[in-house]
Amino acid sequence: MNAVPKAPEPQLTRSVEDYLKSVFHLTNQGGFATTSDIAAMLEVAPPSVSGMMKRLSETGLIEHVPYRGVQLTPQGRRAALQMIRRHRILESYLTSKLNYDWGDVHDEAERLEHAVSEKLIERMADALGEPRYDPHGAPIPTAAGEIEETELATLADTEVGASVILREVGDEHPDRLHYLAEQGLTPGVRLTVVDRQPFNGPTIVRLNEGMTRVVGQELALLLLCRPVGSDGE
Amino acid sequence: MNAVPKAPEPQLTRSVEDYLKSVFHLTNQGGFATTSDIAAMLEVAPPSVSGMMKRLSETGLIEHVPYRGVQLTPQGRRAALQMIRRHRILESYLTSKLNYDWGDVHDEAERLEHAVSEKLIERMADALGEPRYDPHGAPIPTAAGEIEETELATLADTEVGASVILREVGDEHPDRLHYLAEQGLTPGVRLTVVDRQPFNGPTIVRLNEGMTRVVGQELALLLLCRPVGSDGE
DNA sequence: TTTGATAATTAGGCTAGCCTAATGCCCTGT
DNA sequence: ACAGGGCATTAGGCTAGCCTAATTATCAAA
Repeated sequence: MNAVPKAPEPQLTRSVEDYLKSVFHLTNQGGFATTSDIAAMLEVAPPSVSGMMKRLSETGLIEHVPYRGVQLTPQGRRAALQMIRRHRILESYLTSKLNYDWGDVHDEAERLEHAVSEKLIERMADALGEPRYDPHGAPIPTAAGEIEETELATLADTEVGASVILREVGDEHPDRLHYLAEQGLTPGVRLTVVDRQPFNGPTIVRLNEGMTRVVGQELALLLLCRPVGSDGE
Repeated sequence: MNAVPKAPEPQLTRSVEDYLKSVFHLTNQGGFATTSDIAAMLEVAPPSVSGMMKRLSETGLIEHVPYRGVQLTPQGRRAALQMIRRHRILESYLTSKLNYDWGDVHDEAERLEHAVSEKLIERMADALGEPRYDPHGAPIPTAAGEIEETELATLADTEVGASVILREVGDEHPDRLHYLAEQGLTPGVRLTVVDRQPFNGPTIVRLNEGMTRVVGQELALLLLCRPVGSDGE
């Protein structure tokens, strides 16, 4: 008689949401997320991960291959992308509307993403004009659960002489982000690689405006770039 | 050598925050909050309350008189007022800036209040111009932890013939709030009590604009009013 | 003053998540 | 082919919060 009211969608705990996000990020390049990588990312002990993986595969959110690792099921992926959308919309909203610094949004979003309703996220997205990238340049999944996948190279992998656009900063540590902003290294900026020191030494780049920056290996690995001319948005 | 770094202020759990808020609301008229009132308000079983009261008095947030009830210590009161400030600022922000209906803000704020930082609340308060009342007319505690205490009478207690200003709606149920808004019964409106039916019957009021409303006892108890002329803000 | 209703507490158990210690699996290097 | 190292898992324990059932305190009414 009655239409079946969709799937119940079981209402996840904060902890489960965090595990799913971790698995998503760790499997983004394909393959399995390992117990110890998840443990490191969430700062818990490995047995906690084993235990949670067991529960999550029982509820069908992940596929667990013992001693190999885990992958998200379609359902788990949907949940993870929803959390990532929440996180990135929140970051965008905080920077645009409440004057947050891009280094400070991550922690706030990390707590809020577990508490906001779908409705609130969509209101925020709407108020922002449905942004496609967060303040760090990361793509925001759509409400339907699609996410743009682009191949980006790190600045550390960019060859000397190449010109690139800095598209995304793959880091969330306030200190590093503050430093990068001071240096003018924010998404959208155009960079030309002038030189690189040997033995994983720093990369020397020239910005748009002609200024020069010396970027150490550690930071250069966080700066994700696209060659100039391979079309931007 | 080093200055003592203030009190550690122990970082409360969600649950503790909820208990403190309940105790605050239940002791607002003075006196003790009883175990069963707290249990009813939080929808938990009484023994859960007894257990929590024990923990809270050990951490110095409440004063527990066995078989009598509890009261907040100054520290507990501070924490409770902080939560209430968060809640009411959130409600205000959601209605003003994100187009939320006043009936829908409560549930959203109830979840967010446990996740927001002090900083975010102050940014929101600032963006709103430091509002003094939330969308239901309830006073917002200051960041310093002061709250306005005003004597308000319910509409049900207002005598026939009196003119009053509706100051606050003491309810958070979406349905009732939606209904009241439809009827034009929102904070700030001026009402004249035209008549009241006997035996706790409805109160008949005339609004500003001359329209008449019949308000049942249950709702009339939620409408908190101040006599006209006893100065408003 | 005793009694009984009502409310509060204690006793005892459960789950989710975390931990450490002990054990088990897998794979690489000899 | 197998020995070890390293990672994963199991075993067992802890805490916060919740529950129900059993017990105890309080207070008002007979």
